[in-house]
Amino acid sequence: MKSIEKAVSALQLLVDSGGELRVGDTSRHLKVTRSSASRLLASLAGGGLLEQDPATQRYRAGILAVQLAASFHRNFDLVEQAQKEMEELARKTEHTVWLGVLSGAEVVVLKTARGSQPIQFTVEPGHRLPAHAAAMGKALLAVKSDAEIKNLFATPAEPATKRTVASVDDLMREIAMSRLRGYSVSNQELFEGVKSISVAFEDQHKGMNIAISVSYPLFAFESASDQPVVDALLLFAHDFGTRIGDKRWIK
Amino acid sequence: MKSIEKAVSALQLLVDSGGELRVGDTSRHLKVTRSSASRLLASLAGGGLLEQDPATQRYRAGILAVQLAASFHRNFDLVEQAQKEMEELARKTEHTVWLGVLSGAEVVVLKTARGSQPIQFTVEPGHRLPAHAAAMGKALLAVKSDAEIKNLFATPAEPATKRTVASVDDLMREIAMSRLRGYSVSNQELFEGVKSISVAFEDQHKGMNIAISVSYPLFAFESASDQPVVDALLLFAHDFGTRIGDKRWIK
DNA sequence: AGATAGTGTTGCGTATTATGCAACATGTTG
DNA sequence: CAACATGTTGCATAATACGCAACACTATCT
Repeated sequence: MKSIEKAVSALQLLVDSGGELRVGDTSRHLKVTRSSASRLLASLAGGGLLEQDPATQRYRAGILAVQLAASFHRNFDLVEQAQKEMEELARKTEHTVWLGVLSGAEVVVLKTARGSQPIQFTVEPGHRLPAHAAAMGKALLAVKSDAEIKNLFATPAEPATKRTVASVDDLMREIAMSRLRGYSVSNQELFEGVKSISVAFEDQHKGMNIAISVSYPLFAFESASDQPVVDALLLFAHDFGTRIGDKRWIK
Repeated sequence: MKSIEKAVSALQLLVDSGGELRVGDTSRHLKVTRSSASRLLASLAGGGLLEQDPATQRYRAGILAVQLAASFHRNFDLVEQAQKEMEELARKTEHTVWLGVLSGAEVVVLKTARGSQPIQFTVEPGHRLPAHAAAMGKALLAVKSDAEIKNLFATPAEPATKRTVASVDDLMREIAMSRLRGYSVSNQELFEGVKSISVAFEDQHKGMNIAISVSYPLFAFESASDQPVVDALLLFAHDFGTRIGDKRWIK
């Protein structure tokens, strides 16, 4: 179904380009003529999935997209259920807590809960981060088989900082370590000065995985250890995992 | 672009059927064979716009839908700006305040702010309501021309309660009255015992309209008047309308 | 167990349709 | 005002989406 794959690819491009799409860019990205891109976007807009700004002629997401996302959250109750406990965890650790899922080789943010620290790492729902550099990404990858991971990173991703894992082998070692520990770590691999730890959960009923991550600026612990944050996250994982019936967390 | 229109139609069906889609239902709705429907949905899922439940084989909204919706809200800054003031209005009136847009002959809920009353009207983002029966619908329709409205309701919609406007002429009269008042009213036209009032705002730059509505159970005012709520809404409209540069509210 | 019916997913030939090419319309820039 | 960039249509052709089967699988009967 080629034309639909192109349409979805255009939607992906819309997300990548920050929410606005021009016919010309779309045509270049899809390698079709402007006429085809124009008709493609017009069709998507006709059904309300996109809408065209009358002033700039650019295309944006439409109301149908909002409704689709609403039905996603309605079904995906893990996300809703996690909400309250995330806020509790953010209060306890004083740092930013966020929830996401894996989409290809990237992590997509679905929910956030802000801590009380004056300076904190911020992410917003809808943001995407490279999985190999984020603690959450490693936690979610650790659920998958080695073969699947190697397949995902067949084309090497570019490092975000100096500390980002450079090779697939390094990534595999990191993930193996995450499996042993039960949680994964990203020490300034995505942003300088920011450390994150994360745990993943499995919804065997729906066959989906989510992860929770706590992120904090390193200088918050220059003198002390961050062990209290790790402990709080592990307690959270035990409670939440038990409640949703995730075997790996029931002890 | 027939096949894309079909795809969008399938997505619309997904929203209408509460978030889950089966191949068979899709094929009936689109009047194609199951094979075509199967390939269609598989293509949408391939790009992440949908995803297939491995247990039931049914299709649900995917992560890309969430990202699209996030970009929608990011662009549509009116929605973001209204958020805080809606909460203030909900606190002041003690009733449910919600924000929505017009989509065809329906109203789509985008944001809600709950009041403090123990019993209150509840709507959730993503929900859709018939425009002709909701105060918000009338407020949004009042911005349009009579010709557009008549065109939208060429095929008469079915009434939700005994008090719902029965004919297009009645609706036009109601809308004319809304234009005079500056706000619109739905007195048990959508739900028995629930009254709503609403005001619309125009974003001339983006060419989109939003509306804010306050909804409350009638018995909350069985002895007294609901004038305080109307006044609070009008004050809100003046403040917010002035701030976003809506000519109709600058006095 | 076996039979029956319902479901979702492939292979294949044909008919539908999506595409590129052009021309046109409409801003935008120098 | 020319020159350019961008988005939208008409038309002939090449691409592909479609229906028809057949198959795999599950659930529900007798």
